[in-house]
Amino acid sequence: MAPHLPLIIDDWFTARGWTPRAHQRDVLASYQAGASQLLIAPTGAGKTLAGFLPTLTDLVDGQFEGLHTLYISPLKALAVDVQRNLSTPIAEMGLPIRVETRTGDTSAAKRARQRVKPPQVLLTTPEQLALLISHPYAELMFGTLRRVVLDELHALVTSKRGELLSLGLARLARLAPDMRITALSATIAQPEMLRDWIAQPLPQRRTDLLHMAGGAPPELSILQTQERLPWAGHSAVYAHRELYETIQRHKTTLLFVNTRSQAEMLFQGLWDINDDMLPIALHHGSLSVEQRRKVEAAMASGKLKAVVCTSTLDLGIDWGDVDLVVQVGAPKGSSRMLQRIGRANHRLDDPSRALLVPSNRFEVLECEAAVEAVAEGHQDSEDPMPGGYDVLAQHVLGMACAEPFLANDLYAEVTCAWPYRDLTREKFDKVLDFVATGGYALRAYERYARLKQNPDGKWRHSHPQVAQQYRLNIGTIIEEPMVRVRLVRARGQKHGRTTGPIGAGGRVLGEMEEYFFGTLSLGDTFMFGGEIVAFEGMKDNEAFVSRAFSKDPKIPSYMGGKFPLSTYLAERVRRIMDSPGEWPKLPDQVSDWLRLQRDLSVLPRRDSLLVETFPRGTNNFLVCYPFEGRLAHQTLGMLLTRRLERMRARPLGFVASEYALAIWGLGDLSALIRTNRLSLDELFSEDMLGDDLEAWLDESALMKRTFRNCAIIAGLIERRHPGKEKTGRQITMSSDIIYDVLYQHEPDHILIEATRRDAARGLLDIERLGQMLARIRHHIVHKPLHQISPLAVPVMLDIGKEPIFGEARESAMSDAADELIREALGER
DNA sequence: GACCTGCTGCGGGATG
Repeated sequence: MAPHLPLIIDDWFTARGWTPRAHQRDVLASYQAGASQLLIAPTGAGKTLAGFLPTLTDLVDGQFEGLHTLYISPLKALAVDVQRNLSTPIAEMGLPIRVETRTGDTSAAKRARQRVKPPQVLLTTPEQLALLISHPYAELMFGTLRRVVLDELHALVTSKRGELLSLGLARLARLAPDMRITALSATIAQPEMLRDWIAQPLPQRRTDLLHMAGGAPPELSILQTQERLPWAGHSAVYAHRELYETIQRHKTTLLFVNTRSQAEMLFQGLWDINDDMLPIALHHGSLSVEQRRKVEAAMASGKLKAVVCTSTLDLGIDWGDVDLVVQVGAPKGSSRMLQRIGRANHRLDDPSRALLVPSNRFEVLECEAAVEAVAEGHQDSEDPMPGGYDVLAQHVLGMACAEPFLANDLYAEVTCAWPYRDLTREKFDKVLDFVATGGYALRAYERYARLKQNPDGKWRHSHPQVAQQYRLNIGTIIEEPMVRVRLVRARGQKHGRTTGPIGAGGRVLGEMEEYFFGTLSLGDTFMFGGEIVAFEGMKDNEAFVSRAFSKDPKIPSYMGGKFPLSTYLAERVRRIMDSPGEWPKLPDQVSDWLRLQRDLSVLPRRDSLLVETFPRGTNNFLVCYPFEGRLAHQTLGMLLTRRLERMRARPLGFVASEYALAIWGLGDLSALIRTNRLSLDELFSEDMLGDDLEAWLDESALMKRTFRNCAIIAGLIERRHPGKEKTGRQITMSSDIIYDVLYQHEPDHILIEATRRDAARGLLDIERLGQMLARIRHHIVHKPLHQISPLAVPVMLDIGKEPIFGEARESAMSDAADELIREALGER
């Protein structure tokens, strides 16, 4: 069915020599037929207009009073950008439509005005939606709502922010039964699942899945280096010169790296050889907002030749002129890679160009796998998960702030949210009880009693202050404790000792994890914001640094998240290794290495697990190659060492990499296995995920760390209190105490349950480990060796860099790579 | 001496 396009809009297109694009017409037609839509489209490409064409069409006659369209984006900056993009056509068509943004940056006065007299179009964030619906006026404000536009939805639904959003939408659907959703998403693995996510809360559930026809396929290549490829490490220093030359040859290059430290190192490395003084900039999440805005503005106006960045620039405002995207280090997954490639060249019919730069030999395989996956258009994005109880608790409290509710009604409402569609009444009641009283173990404390029941059975908040606290602490994003970093003048030096006070004030360079400064002594130098600075001291929530000219700075070790290697890429890497016919396309340095492995040991096969054992020095090593990512390997290492201890194999420690796991100890593992005193099938049996895992979790600090997040989200612990900001340390202390109480007296508390789930999912990768153990059951290939194998070299190099668990710490293990290689070749 | 890993996002409002 052809959509109806009002004359004034049609004329506007014509005046520009445009016609609405197919996907823009599709969205409008679907909306006019009474449906909701999920539009899958790459970034740019007139997506904003597609999302808002139905709104412009509805509002063209200026008759509509009140809020018509609510737009929700994961980024504040995107809301501002959309406002700018919308205001142009609206002004040019002379339409009487008010478009406003509302974020944490919006003044209190403007927010108050928006409540009384909302604009027809409000652009905002998921957190603001939660705030808006927690007010009694929500019913009035959203009663008129017709449309919700969800932008970059793929980026929200896999996190707790998405869970919070889903609950907000369930409430909106009740307040505005006529509302329909238009969601915009990048390409993802399971579009149907995302469509269901959207349709679930809507009374009118019909939701059309629309695809925008893709432009030219992207062109990917892997850097063919003339240099020697490192065996291990992630800094890609070898490629700096070649990268610099690549930047010179292109108009504008966007260089993605996986960590902030890598960004600092790469930026510094490029700057060191920047003889032509090319304008190259740096962009990552620790740098100050002003600094980042400056870089973004320079980029938008075409003043930069290159930007080195982390995933800060994965989403957001489009720049037209990027003609090359570089990924330095492992690409990790094809969907992530595709998203990044999409940041280059937004002219639809030109191919985006990307260059992958592996930082070590193993990563060559991963890059190769990514190139093939992208060529086939394969998606390996994460799927949305069942919702967490901590997020639900936050929402329940918010709803009590809006108006008193009956448990039955709210239960019916929240199960309309896709992540909570299978929530049992029993769990809901437990969450409600937790919000009302704190649960059995905390019932005695009045401060945890946040709800009261009216005589008519309705729940309401126990005190107006509860609502204030709730609104101050809204949201699901928890940060590590951070400190501000200020640049000051160096203190005076006298007789080699620093004297005098720290200079006051100073420019804010950015923020860093408080934790990092615990590892520094005064005078230590490190890289930050593209400069080498010296640590001058700390005061309150600020760290002071001065400019330094050290040759040998430390690299900040941030406490960031981890990108897991996708299962899909891992599978492809295994396949490449297992297919010598494909090796010729690999660089010689890599194929030679695999050939050596084949000759001196065996190659890991696709459907089995290779376990090598060999002696080295006074220790015996067991190295296996599951290719399941660092997290799963770390968990496996933890569990295997416990088992080996019980089997009296005397393990001392282990180290995990993205591809392999190495365990060492005093017992002669080869002999133990040969004489059947140690069974590998038993060692790797799946039941380790039962009692062993429980026992380990019980004594792990990891649970406490995870609990902290859940407790904050559930509102048990306040981040912010009217008038004062709590420090990270205070929060951690009180969260530890509560955890101990609950763990002892109420181990099935809803928050402990939430914590277990989060730990299993985010930090331990239990599911993936379980799948691997099932896959390799009775498919373990044991290869006893007399010395280290070529494939084991990279993971063995990691030993000594990481804190080692176990009784002893190897010092003899810090040998250089070449020595290990010579050993592997039997030259020693 | 080094070939030094671990991302991002948001956030009251009533009162004087």
